[in-house]
Amino acid sequence: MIDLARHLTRVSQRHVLNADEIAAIRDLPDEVRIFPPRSTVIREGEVIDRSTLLLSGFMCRAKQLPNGKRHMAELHVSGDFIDLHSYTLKRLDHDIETLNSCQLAFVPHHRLQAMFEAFPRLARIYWFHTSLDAANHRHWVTSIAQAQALERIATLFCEMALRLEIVGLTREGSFDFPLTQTDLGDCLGLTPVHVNRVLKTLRERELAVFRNGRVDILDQAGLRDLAQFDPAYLYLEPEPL
Amino acid sequence: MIDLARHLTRVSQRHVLNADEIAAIRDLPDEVRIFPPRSTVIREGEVIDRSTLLLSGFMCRAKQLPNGKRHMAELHVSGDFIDLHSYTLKRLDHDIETLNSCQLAFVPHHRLQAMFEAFPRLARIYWFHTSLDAANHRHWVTSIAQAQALERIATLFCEMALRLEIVGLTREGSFDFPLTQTDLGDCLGLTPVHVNRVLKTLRERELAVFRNGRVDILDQAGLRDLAQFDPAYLYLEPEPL
DNA sequence: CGTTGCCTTGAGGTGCGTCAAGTAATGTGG
DNA sequence: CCACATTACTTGACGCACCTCAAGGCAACG
Repeated sequence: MIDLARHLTRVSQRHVLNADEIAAIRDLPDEVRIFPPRSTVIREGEVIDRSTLLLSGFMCRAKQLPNGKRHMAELHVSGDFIDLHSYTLKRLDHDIETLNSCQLAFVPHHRLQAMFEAFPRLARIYWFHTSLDAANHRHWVTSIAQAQALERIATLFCEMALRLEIVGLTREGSFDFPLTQTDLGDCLGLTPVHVNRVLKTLRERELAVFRNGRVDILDQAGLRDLAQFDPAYLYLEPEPL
Repeated sequence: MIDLARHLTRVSQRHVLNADEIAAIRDLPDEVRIFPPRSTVIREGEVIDRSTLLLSGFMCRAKQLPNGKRHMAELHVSGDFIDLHSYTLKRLDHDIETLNSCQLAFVPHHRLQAMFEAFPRLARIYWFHTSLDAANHRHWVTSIAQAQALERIATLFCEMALRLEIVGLTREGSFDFPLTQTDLGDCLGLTPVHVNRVLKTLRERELAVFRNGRVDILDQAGLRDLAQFDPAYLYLEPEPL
């Protein structure tokens, strides 16, 4: 039995699902595979006919730039449908990579289509989830354009803590976060050197510690205050109406 | 008769529509209104039950920041469905504002839902269009994180020229672009002062001139080269398969 | 004809990048 | 068990892209 518990928890955060819908979702995957750390699961541009559900591990959407630089447009945690947008886009504008060892479930697009026709409400629900991506991107483009490094890193820690808490992957403000300082820089548009200095500041202010692929939030209120963190862009509240 | 020609042109760029689908789309709007320049059509956070089609004019999605700064996450041109994502998100994480005088058509969400049930393919097609938003955001978060000001402004001019050409709003590399230099800065994460200097450079290099709410591209090849412009993120090709 | 909005330019400051060197932890093979 | 890579982290010195502050120009407008 494929363990979709985290995915279902995540979806249920906003939309209450009935038994038939849950059964339909459980039937989606046709294959489960483990990928090693730092592997590229999907390459930019290739036309694909299935989407990928992240059962466990951390992944990212990475853009490779012509000048050799690299940018991570989004991070993904257990339970995320990491490339549902390939259902409509057919090809991706970015790579999909693992950060640590990841368990992935693959869902053929034709099964999605069949499910959406049988359960039109699920189509709206999954459409919502791709809209969430866009909302997340909007948040980050704004943050990177307008906020400075300290605030950005603090914001990222706040966001990840919240997202991981939903799927039960935090403990007392601490969570695994298998990134290097270079990765953090690639997420936030900073050099590893500067990331290092900012992390030192966060440590000295006793707000958060990032070490050995793990984040310990020491002062959540202080960190949120520094980040001016408002989780509205994550749309965690139940659907209105 | 409401003029959806530009919208239909835009949709047809990727998906060929049949007569029934076109008729269904034409039936969507229940109201058309003109909004003056610099007006806020939708405010962040309000729960809404209709979406907005931009018939003519320029609009933007603007985020107001707690510190008084402002960021435009996306620009919209004639023919764009500017807040289709409110169909799934119910509230927006940003304001929707006009830049110049705009003609808008409003589409109640219940009509969208009825159309999507009658024409499931149209659901996928419009889902695609919200996925496009996300792809656009990914492009810009990467650009702002990794590229410098000159390159970013050049990229924006390239993107707008392409998007406006599709709906017939360019003439020989020139197009209306009713933004101030401050607006450009709000799009790209730059101060008006620096935008001004970069525009001067573009002028001096005889690549592009931005003046009086109008862009004249003098050397498209040179501008694209400077911007390292690759339009893949706009998904302008016809749908694969 | 003063006000207002936008553009322009200069002078000086700063957040972050670049370059460079060194440390620590882990792994590899002889 | 020890040389030697390799990878990630750390810190210092210095430079640059962009910001801030400030002043002035110009056109539109009541």
